[in-house]
Amino acid sequence: MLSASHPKTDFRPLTRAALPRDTIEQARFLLGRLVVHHTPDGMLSGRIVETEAYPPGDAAMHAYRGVTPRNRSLFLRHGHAYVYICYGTSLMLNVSSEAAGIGAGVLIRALEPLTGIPQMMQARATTKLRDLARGPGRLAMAMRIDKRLDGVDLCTGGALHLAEDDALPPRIDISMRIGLTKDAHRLLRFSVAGSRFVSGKQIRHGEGSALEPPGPGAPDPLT
DNA sequence: AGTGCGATTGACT
DNA sequence: GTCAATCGCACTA
Repeated sequence: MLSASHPKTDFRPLTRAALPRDTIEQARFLLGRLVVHHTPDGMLSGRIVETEAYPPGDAAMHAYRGVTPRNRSLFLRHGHAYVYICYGTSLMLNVSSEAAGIGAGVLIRALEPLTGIPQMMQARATTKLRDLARGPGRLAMAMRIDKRLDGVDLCTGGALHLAEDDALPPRIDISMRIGLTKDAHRLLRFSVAGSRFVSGKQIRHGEGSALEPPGPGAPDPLT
């Protein structure tokens, strides 16, 4: 019989045609979709519940000052992985989000674990389900994502890929991106309303709406 | 070749 | 709530 907690074993990979070629659209689109990683230890997967958009021209975006060895994956056609190390210890998973040659990406910040939960608990050295992939560094550790996956195509059914999900669309909360020192005021963080697997402090219910997305030039409420 | 700084996390008061 | 570990990389000289 079916239930909400019934573990899925068969996913429909996300095609590039279905993935928006626009950073902010993609950040919203990915909420509720899945990250799937086939490893020698089994299939690890989780539902995306939190993203951040780093669009072209954003001073906080890693490709802001052009191509470097680290950020080159951001310039790949939308749907490729950009994996980098932050603060010397934490790996971050991004999805490139614009046409080839345009640097931009969506940071995947948190997952609701679906399959491979015991393996995730082992990798994260905790049994707390809520903390397995709540935060970008934790997410990468739980999903066994490493720098070798930098630059891989997430839309061609490789070991690491994105997938569709049936439970769509979620209600979306909107807030400021976390941890930035540049362009921190922009409302480019998106999360599934009510999810317990979202990182950071919970924002007040009703502050964001899927019906009223803030454009890149949305008025800044803090200045 | 040297320097400064993070898209974080976990430990601690 | 506060705070420091940690190191790859971009930038300067």
